[in-house]
Amino acid sequence: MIKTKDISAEEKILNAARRVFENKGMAGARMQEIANEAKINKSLLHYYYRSKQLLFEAVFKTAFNKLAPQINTVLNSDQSICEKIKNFSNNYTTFMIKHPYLPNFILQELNRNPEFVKELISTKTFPSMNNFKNQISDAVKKGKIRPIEAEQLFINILALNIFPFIGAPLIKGFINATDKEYKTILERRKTEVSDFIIQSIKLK
Amino acid sequence: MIKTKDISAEEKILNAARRVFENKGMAGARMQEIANEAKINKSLLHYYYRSKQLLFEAVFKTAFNKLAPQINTVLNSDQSICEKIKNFSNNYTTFMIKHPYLPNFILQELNRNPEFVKELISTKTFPSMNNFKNQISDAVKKGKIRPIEAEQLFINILALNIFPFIGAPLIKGFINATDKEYKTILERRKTEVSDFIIQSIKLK
DNA sequence: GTCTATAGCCAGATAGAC
DNA sequence: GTCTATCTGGCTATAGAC
Repeated sequence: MIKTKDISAEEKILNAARRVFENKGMAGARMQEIANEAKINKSLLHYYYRSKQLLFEAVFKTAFNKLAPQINTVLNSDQSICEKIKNFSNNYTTFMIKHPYLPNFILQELNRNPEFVKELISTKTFPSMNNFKNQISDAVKKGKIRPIEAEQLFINILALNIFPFIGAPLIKGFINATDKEYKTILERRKTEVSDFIIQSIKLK
Repeated sequence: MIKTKDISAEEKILNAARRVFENKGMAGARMQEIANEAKINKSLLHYYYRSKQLLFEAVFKTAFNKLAPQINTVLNSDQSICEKIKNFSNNYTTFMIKHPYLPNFILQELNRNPEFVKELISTKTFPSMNNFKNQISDAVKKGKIRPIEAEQLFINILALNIFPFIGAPLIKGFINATDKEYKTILERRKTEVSDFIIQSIKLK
């Protein structure tokens, strides 16, 4: 029998840990800061999660599992190319405006520890590129879109959607935008990104 | 009078520090590891750079000053839009294939410490968006390209060029590419990226 | 389950010989 | 300028009372 208070404590920790790890990364985060953020005693972190490493992994996997399914939809759903691009761009940007540190956190830790990807891929049923590849080459053959490699298109879709969040500080500096102005720019990207891609791949 | 050996030691440290900081970040890097990498005694790091923080800043500014001028060219040179896109994409990708950890390092640290951007901007003569904005709105008015906001186009150019390096581990996982295959994909992006952008903004 | 106190370690920084 | 030895503080983790 699990008491409600236990669940609450565990969730408080996980949420606090998420906020701190997203900001500071694994190496920069401090267990004391997570405890403060969760408003609980530091030793409870160890009681519930044993070690910083395990707490981190719990946070990381949760974060990754929010990101990956959206990408999988692009690769493996039975939507048309156009629908995929529109839906993904809209959904992803909407989601990321609410969680702007997520992409940076995930990519940061994947870069530090690239072997981690394999682990994540092996646990989940990770779809191959095959469906998407066939869909693109079919569309090219049938003259629906201009010739383009599926991999390059896939990278472009990810880049245009994800980069505005990872690169926010840099972009803000260059275009000299306030946080509020940048937010507006991001809002417009919900449709801007898919327009940009579709304009590029459609036949003239 | 500076001995050649002094210069060599300082440079050895700076290069070693760059490699370690790029991989581990400020928080994850260890002075001992930098010393090992430079094959010098740990206390010499402090002799030359006083503290980890100062050594880090030296590395960071050097890195940023390699990245920023290329972006400035997009904003402020007198090339045509098309030339800018082609040159930047080609030059940037060529450069980054040689320094693949640079973008991740810079964006990581900017996200950890966003105020740092202002400092960097104030030291350098940072061009405003004005030139680029005028160039784009002129081209739109004259019917040379389809209507698009300069800020959105600028973000798209950066995203398509920079993301493939930051997101490499993630992309490799999804498209199931080996390091060698991914390198080939990146090579093709030297021209693929500019084609993609130009196809999108040109009039039908 | 929750707290205090502390063990044990490790990293940045410095003192001081050479 | 370069080395060894060491100080100092901070961090993860645990022991143990309640």
